[in-house]
Amino acid sequence: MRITSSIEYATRLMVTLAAEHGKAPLPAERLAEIDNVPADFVSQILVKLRRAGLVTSHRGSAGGYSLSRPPREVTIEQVVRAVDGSVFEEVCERYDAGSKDCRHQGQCAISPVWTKLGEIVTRYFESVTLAAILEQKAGSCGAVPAWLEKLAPGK
Amino acid sequence: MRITSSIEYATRLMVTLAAEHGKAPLPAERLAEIDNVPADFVSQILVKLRRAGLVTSHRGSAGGYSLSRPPREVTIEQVVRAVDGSVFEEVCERYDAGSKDCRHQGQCAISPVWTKLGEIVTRYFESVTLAAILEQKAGSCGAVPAWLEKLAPGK
DNA sequence: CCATTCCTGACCTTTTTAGTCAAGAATGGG
DNA sequence: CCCATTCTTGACTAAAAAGGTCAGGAATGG
Repeated sequence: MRITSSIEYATRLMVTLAAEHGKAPLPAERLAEIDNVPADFVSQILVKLRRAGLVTSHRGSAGGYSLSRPPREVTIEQVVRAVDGSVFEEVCERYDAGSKDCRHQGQCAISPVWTKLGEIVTRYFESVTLAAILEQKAGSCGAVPAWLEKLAPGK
Repeated sequence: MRITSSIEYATRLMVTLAAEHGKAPLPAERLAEIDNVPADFVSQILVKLRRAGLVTSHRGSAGGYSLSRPPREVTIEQVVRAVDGSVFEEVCERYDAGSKDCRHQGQCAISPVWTKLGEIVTRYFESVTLAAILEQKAGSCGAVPAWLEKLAPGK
């Protein structure tokens, strides 16, 4: 399982924009420099973020991108969904869509495992805001959350 | 984020073998039929599971594969690791290995998010055994675990 | 001794990822 | 009103990963 470059880059961009929230908009090219992401790729990603309503663009000189909402109202879940379309795929659709011998219908034992994993990942992403990431030195992001500690290790 | 076919298929195979645990070994071709997985692909996956010590092979007629250990001692984490090498990639290595302008060194704000996500996924997989999947109708697998309920929704 | 079954590694095709590029359209400072 | 700046759109491409196939060989046990 992996984090794609789109997700990694989009998160960098959003964190940078969050740090600049309230100030002048940042041009895409400037963002590319700051976050060390290929310039043309940055534009592609920003388009997706804009279409998802997460950033606002301003054309002309002194234009650029800025956050549409304050950092504490933007979650990683929103960012991931904006660039990848969804947080976690529907496994059943992928492997057995419409087929009679679907292993995920009715008595299927495995399907709930993937479904629950998707919930867990989604909920975690929903719990992390850009503001929390910016404040991580205070421990609001880097620390393992209490609910995670409660999960008994397997075996 | 997605579950690869190797993971999905390997899990099917392991669950099927778990149901047959204690009985005669199942040939790869038979497993392919039961689980609706391409026969040649099944062999590839079984090799990985065997090298990881999760299944045992027996050659000759009446040979086949069987679980090396009882279903309650095998977790999804072990299965995923066997076929994919790891449960969750190291994001930092992927995008900034060794570079000076790594965004994940020192003051990096994002790295802990991916690290924690990896922990969450790994711990969940460790908490699900083949035995639990087989008993899912009794609710031991399909139900959302208590610790997940405690996570406050984002926003 | 031979049918059965596993073993190994190379090979191939398709899809996804990760970018690149070019032409155009809006904006606003001067 | 002009023009440099900046975003917008969509097509294009190269590389990697996923997903699957194949052939030849080596054990095993009936």
